[in-house]
Amino acid sequence: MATTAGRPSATASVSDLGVVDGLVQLSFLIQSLLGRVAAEHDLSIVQTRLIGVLRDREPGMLELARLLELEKSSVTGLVDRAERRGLVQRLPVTGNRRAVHVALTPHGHALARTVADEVGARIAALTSGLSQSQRNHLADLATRLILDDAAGRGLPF
Amino acid sequence: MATTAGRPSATASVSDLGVVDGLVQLSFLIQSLLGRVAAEHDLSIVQTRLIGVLRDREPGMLELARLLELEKSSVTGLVDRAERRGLVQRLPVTGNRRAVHVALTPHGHALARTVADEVGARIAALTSGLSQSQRNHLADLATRLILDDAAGRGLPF
DNA sequence: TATTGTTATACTCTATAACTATA
DNA sequence: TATAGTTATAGAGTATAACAATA
Repeated sequence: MATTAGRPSATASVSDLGVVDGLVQLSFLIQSLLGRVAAEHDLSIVQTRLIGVLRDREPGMLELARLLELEKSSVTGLVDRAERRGLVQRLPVTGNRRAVHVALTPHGHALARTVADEVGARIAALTSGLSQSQRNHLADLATRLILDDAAGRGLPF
Repeated sequence: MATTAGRPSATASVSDLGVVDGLVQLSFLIQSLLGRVAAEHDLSIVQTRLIGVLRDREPGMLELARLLELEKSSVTGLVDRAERRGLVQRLPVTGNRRAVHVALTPHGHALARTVADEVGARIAALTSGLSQSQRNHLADLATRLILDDAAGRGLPF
């Protein structure tokens, strides 16, 4: 499809996307998939992301804001609603009475695992037309971009 | 990185993402990039998407709802706010007095082009570490998934 | 004084249900 | 009756600014 000649013609269609449109449209496709899976469990994408990042962390509110790229006041509301639904809990931090740690409840953990499994199945279906080597190559290219982006923004890894 | 052996170890990090996590994280990365570019022009991602789809269409409200995967009442508010900002206009449809067509204003067109250009530049920078052949391969794989998804959901192309 | 987190406020975004007007 | 679109309402999500409590 894309060739080294590369110049898109005036009649270029989705059958010949450049890397820019390809990545943008692919990101909307994946987000739409995430949104549909989340909605089946009455979750928004943001709530899903919240329980996703909490699967292997118990961050404070500021750290959570950094992880989700949100203002700390936005995180207050986000955690409030998740806590009301019994998905997460605020834990006191021994030795620092103004800090809290946010952690998944057992229900939150179970839901996070279920959603992750379903997303995995949907993406497996989406990529079922690719060969194993194409899937590996795609994973490698995605990982490469993620690492390059993190490096470019001075993030640790 | 990813190998045909493939089984992720307990210590798997971002340096060895599978295709599932790779695509999910990449989609958040691209959406974050879109959000930052949009924010520089006081646009949300949804408003950006709205003016994006209107670049080569003048759909009715229902068609627009279908394109954006939103309820028609959501589109009413979306178009209201964009119209208030002078980005789009509702045009009467000759011969059907209950229908409208939504079209970009000249300002909307200019802004859509600017944002698209900036997004293109950012993604070019993001992919600058790849070879031209890797970029082409990535574009091909993305296009393939987009087409497979459209086919799998019975969409036309 | 600096840090951690919440509150107050005002938007945008979204869906459901009911509605208007036209076909 | 069916279709195109809006309105009413309610809630999630977000940011800015001001605040409280603790360090």
